[in-house]
Amino acid sequence: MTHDIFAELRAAVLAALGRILPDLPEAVAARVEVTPAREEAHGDAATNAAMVAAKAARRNPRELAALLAAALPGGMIAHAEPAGPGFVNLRLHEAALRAEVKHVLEVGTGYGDCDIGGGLPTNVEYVSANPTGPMHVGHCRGAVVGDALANLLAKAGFAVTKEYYVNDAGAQVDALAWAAYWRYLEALGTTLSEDEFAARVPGGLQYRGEYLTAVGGTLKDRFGDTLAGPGLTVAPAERWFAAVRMFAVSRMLDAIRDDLAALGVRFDTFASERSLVESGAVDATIGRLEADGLIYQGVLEPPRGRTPEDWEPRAQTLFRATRFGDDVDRPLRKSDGSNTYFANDIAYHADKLRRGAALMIDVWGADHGGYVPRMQAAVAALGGRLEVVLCQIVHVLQDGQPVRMSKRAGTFITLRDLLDEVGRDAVRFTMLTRKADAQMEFDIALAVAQTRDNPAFYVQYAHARCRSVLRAAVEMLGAGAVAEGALAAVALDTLADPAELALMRRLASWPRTVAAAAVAREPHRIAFFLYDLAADFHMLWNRGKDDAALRFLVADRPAETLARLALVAATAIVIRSGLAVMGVDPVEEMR
RNA sequence: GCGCCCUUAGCUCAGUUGGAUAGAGCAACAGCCUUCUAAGCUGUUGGCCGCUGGUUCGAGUCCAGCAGGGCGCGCCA
Repeated sequence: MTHDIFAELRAAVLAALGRILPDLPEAVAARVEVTPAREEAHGDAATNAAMVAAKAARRNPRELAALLAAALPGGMIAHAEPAGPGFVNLRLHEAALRAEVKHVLEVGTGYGDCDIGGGLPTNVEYVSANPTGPMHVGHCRGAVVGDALANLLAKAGFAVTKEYYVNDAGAQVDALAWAAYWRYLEALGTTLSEDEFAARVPGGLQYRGEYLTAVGGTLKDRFGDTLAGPGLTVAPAERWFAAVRMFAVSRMLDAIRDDLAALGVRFDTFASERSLVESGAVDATIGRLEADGLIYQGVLEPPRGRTPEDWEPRAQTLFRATRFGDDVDRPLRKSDGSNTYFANDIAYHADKLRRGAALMIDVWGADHGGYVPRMQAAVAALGGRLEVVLCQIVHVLQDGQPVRMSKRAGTFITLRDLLDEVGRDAVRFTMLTRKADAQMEFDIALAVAQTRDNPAFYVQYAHARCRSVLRAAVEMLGAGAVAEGALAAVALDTLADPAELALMRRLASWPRTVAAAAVAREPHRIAFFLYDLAADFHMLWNRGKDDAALRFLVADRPAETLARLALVAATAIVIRSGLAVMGVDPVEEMR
């Protein structure tokens, strides 16, 4: 169900324009917009129609604007006037804004839903951290952005699946197996030193963090010393490797699932890289590309301008990514014959496509930016559609000082640390107060501050104030009168104060905000909208400090009180609706 | 060296996809409030939108070049 007064106004403008210019080209009509007025003096909304159509009409934009302004009033539009270089400013009947309040109360948090997605099956993949340890703050932004984006798209009518790609094949989880095996020998009381052990690990011992000691202990409990070699040394890999790897990966996945739950992220599906590989899907996908003539044996040029020290020309299995817009063709097999990560990733995206994803959106860290063109090329070759949202690095600050994050020094912050410190809702909100592709500073002190410059607090506080008023109203008028259904029926004619009208205008722009944010794949816009909405509400609240007659609850004026309660209830609904997109729980009161 | 992203008030950031006189918060300054609608309110100051050119009725927004910051750059995921 779509309801957006700006869309309705646009339809009215197009109709009026069509009466003036009957043969208006479609392409011109498509550029006509109706946007909220930036300034009070400009009315409630403005359209660029006259400027856009001027050329096709061979008329001066101002002249056309005057004709349009004369033709427009009617319906919601009380008044229209030409302005500036050819805008037409629209003033709505106040009743139209009040009707919007009533509508919010009738449909609840479904207000703002729309159908621009048209039910398109859409797979949003995010987090996808390697299952080699607990989540750290580096994963957090992608998790929040991906989750909010998925919620946003669902609200906008896309049929969304939230997916996590488990990289449980490849070198990283092999390294995890070795690290877990070390903790296992340690639990058994091996006499090997860590360095002696590390010397026997292909590629060196990684993942030395404490978090694997428990895994080592559990392996000992489960297997005794049967996985160890004589004298508690390293046994041949075929005796232990696969079992330890599988166990460690599953433990790490459990930890990640716990972290995700603590962050309030729940996936619909977890896709396993290993099971794709083992099912033969990777070879099948490569075979399919090969049949399409997109695979060949070839030698790549060295990267332009910077030849690595050990560069030597080598024949490789290459995918013709250049046919689909990439700069160079990309390798699918390593020199030892195994597949590259890219090859597996192609098969993974083919699998998503096979499962029905008409649109795939991957949320990645910015350090994978260079990988985007080849993945899009591969998906294009498979006949699919892939978009990638990149998230820039987050720098965590404590009181303005950077918190150093170094795995080696053991001072890296886990996601859990951050959640314990700041709280889930504040973390999620704060992560959405920047555009995803802009670098972000996350100030822990600010995120927990109870002041206006903390948007998370400011918005929650607005909601709590709404609820507080409604609780007080129940005392005064009884629960029946204050129910949303009852408030939807009250007369709203007394809502006419400039601050009340401003708040109503803001509420009415929620649907178009949702639609625009969804189209742009920019969930942070929801956070900014809520901040502005909260500001409008707090302003209205503060009016009551100066003038008791402007308070929400005025005992001897029941009609005005009920109308204001309707506005307050509608405000709370829209805040809740926005917070739901962000995955933040609204609070009933501040403590 | 090449590619991608970024550069907006002293600071942190928006900017409705090319529209009107570029906006918030913080900080600064000036007032107000001493309250229970707690965790302030109102106002003022502050701008070469990194720089230079281009596209057009119109550019913070699009294009080219330059400068600075970040990320990446054949068998790591």
